[in-house]
Amino acid sequence: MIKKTIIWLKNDLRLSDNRALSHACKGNNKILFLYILDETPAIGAASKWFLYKALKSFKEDIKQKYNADLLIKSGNSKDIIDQIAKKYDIDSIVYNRVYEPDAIKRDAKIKEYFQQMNLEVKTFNSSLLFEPSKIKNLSGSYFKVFTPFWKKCLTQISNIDAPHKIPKSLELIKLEQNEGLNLQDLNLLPQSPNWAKNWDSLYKVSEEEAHNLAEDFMNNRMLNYVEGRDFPATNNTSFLSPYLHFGLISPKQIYFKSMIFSGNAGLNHFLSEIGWREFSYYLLYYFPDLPQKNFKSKFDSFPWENNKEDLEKWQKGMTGFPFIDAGMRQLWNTGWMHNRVRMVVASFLTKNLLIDWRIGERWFWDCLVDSDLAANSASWQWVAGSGADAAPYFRIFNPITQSQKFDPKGEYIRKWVPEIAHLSDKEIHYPVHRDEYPEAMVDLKFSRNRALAIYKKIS
DNA sequence: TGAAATGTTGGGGCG
DNA sequence: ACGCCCCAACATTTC
Repeated sequence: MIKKTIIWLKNDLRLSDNRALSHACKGNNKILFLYILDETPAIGAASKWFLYKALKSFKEDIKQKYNADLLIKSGNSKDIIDQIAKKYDIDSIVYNRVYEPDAIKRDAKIKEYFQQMNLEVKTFNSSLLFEPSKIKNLSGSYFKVFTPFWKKCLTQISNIDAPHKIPKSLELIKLEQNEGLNLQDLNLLPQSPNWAKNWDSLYKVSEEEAHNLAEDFMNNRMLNYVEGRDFPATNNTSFLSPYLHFGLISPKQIYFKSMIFSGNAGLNHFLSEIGWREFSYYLLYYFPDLPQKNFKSKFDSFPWENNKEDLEKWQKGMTGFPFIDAGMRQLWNTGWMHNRVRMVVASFLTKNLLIDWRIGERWFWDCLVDSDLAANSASWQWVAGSGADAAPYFRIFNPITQSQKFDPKGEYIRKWVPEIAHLSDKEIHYPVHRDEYPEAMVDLKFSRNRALAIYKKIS
C-alpha cells in the first residue's frame, strides 16, 4: 500500500543526514516537500537573507536530484498542513524536531491534532548530537555547568549513529499547478536599501558548500585551531555557524568528518565549541525563558542604564574603541562577527555601558546570519554574568588589551575602521579622535570600577 | 574563553 | 666584597 507523506522542513535544509527525509524514503512512500515560513520566533533580517539562499539551494537540489518541487507556504503551520493534508489525502507527516520553546509548544499541538485525525506523525532529532531530555546528572536533574555536562555527553559520543546518506531516489506526490508561493513572495530579502547586495561574494549558501567549508576547515585549520581561533584578522574559525543553524550540515556529520583528528587538541577544542552549542540548546530546553529572563534571578534587580545614545554608538561602531568598532562594523556589514570579538563587544555593552544584555541580544539577533535563539541568549547571559555557568562578574574585558593581544598588528582594525588605518601598529589600539572617528565614549577605568561596584552589590 | 593590584624574586648599578 | 636600592619579570591575590 502506498503511503502519502509530507516531509515538513524546518531548520534542516539538507538532503544528507536528514533523518526525517531518510525515514520518509523507506518503504512505499510518496513524498511532498513542504516548507512553511512560520516565524516562531520572528527571524532576524540578516538571517532571513541566509534563509532565502538556503531555501533556494534546497529547492534547486531537490529539483535536480528528484525532479521534485518544494511547496512553499507562509503562515500558521497547523492550518497550512491541515489544508494540504486534506487536499492531497496525506497519511503521514514527518519532520525533524526543533528545540525553541515556542516551536516545541506549537509542534506538540500539531502532533496531537494530526494523530487524532489518524495521521501518522513521526519526528526525529536531526540537529543535535544529544537529545536534551537524555542528558541528566547523578541526582536526576539537569546540568547547569558546562564542563560536567560535556563530560557526560562525551561518555555517550561513541554511541552516535553514523550520518545518513542522501536518498538515491524517491516517489513524489504530484503537486497541483501553481500550488504554494514563489520563494520571492516570502519577502526574505532586503529591499531598499539592499544592504546585502555584496553578500553573495561573502557566502556561498548550499549543502555542498557547507561540506566544503567543513572539509576546508579540517584540512587546513583544525590543527591550529587552539591558537588560531582567537585572531579575528585571520580565517581560523570554521565559519559553519549559519550552515549549522539552518541545517545545511548536521552536527553529526561534522562530528563524523572530524574523527580523523581523534585525540588531537584542536579537535577537542573544536568539539567543545559544538558542545557549547549543545549546552545552549540544553539550557533553553530546561529553562525556556532563557531569551528573556536572567538565569540567575539575582540579576533581576540589576540597575541597567540603557542609555539610548550609548547604544547607538555601539551599534554603529562609533564607540571610539577601535577593536570594538571593528567588530560592530564587521557585524553590520557582513552579518557575522568573529567569536573573540563577540565576547569583547558584549562585555563592553553590558559592563562598561551598563546596557541590558537583552538589548544586545536583540541587536545580534537582527544582524547575524547565524542568529540562533539558544546560542545567542545563552551566550549573552554568559557574558553578562546572569547565565548558567556564566563568566564571573569581575571578568571584564579591556578592549585595548584584547586588541593588543588578538590583533597585534591591527589588521582587523584597519580593515573595518579605515579612518585610522594609517596609525602605527602600536597606536592603532588606542582611542584617538581623528576627523570622523570619535573620541572614546567612556573612561575604561571609571566604567570598570562602576560595573564592579554594581555587580558586587547584586551578587 | 580577564585585568589590575599587590607580592616576591633576583640581577645589576652604585656607594 | 657588601649592603642597599631599583625595577623588571614573574607569581599570587583580588575584584
